[in-house]
Amino acid sequence: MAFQKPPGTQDILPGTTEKWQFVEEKARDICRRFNFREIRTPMFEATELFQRGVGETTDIVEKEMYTFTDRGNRSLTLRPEGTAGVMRAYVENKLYGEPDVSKLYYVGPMFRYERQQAGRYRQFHQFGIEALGSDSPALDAEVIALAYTFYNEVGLKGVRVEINSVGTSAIRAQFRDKLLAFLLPKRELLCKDCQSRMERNPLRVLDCKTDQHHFEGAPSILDSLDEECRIHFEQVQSNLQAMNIPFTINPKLVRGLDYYTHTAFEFKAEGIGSIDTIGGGGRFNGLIEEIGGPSQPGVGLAIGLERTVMLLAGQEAELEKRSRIDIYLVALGEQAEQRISGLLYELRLRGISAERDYLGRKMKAQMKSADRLQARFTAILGDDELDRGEIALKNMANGEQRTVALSQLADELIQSLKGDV
RNA sequence: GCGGAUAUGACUUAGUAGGUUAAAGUGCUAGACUGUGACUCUUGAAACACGGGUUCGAAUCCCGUUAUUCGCCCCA
Repeated sequence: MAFQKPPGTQDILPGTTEKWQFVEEKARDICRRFNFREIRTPMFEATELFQRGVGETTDIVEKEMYTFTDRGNRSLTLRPEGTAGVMRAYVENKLYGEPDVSKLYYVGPMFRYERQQAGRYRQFHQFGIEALGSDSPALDAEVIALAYTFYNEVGLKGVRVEINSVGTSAIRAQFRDKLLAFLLPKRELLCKDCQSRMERNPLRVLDCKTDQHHFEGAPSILDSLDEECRIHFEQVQSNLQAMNIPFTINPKLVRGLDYYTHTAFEFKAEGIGSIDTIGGGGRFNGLIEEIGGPSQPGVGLAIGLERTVMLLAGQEAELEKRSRIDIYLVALGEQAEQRISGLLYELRLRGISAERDYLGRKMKAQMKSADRLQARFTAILGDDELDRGEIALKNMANGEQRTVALSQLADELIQSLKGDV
């Protein structure tokens, strides 16, 4: 009986890893330009950190965590999201003591025990950023701009930006009461899901897909904002406009984690089954205090990398370039094979991607291999060439072949690679 | 947690009242071309997810398991 990977996990194989590398390199490059610096935190943390940070009543904490007890009897949990761990590190390492705003990013796997479907896995990867220590709306906008740039440069088409303000927790509580007052008389009319949502998270009811007409005249959170919240939200918008980032306001946008305040936003795109959110985030001004740190504001977001990779298109040329090799060395006979080892190493030291045959195959099979690897050149070494101290260098694209001195192979190849695009 | 669908060589599929040796394309192997990949022709290897049941006979029908997939909930 062969082993199988656990449900909801995946093997990312050569051919697909190139896409991942492309996406991750883009993420890092954009973070460099925006001056976000990488932070790496543990893959698991104390369970309580997520209970406090993500929120006791969220689905994530209630039914989706991979929680286990270690040999020291500690309750630990595989991180279901990245923010809580980063906040913990920020507090534990006293990064708030530094003079500047902490602008951090991370890339890595997250774990949630959910049923798999298109674009949803139990182990999935997020690219996330957090800007801590300032409540400037310019930073909210910058975080949105960074994600927008990322999607753009990675080549995704039709990504929509939706923003909302969810106010402070006091305003949300007030709004919840107002909303419930509106909903309760209609309770029997609402779908089953909405009825249960009314108890769990009334703000989500407005997002219902089946019975939208019941919600005409429903109160909007935007009308419940106080002066401070409204100004913040307006400034986020004007900052986005200053950067020419297109966005729409969606007053029904609510996010699944408890910690958001003020700005909440999502990035949406079509093409992954019934899922349309490919990234999201918001401001979380109470979170750091909640997990035992100083009162410091923050804003951040997380981008689903599986979903990004799934939507990648139009990057074939770039990706193909990554998987090609420069040269394949064909050796005929034992003597030639030994000579090839030295040559191969020399080429590799000089920055050339080079490969050879390890299965003792005939020339024809070696040539096929070179073709499969999309080698730009092959070099053929047989008895004749060996005797003369030469090697045949062949351009695989046009079939041209010439003989060069063994000692000159690397130089000749580097010259040829320059001319050959 | 709930519901639907699916499972045939490495890959994509055919297999339609249960009935010989399970078919094809791609890929792989070897050859035509004894030192040259791609195109063409030929050769060979390679599969009914697993376990039960019905039947003279099961890839095909039934049940279970596992996995995959899609949707709900929720989320990236």
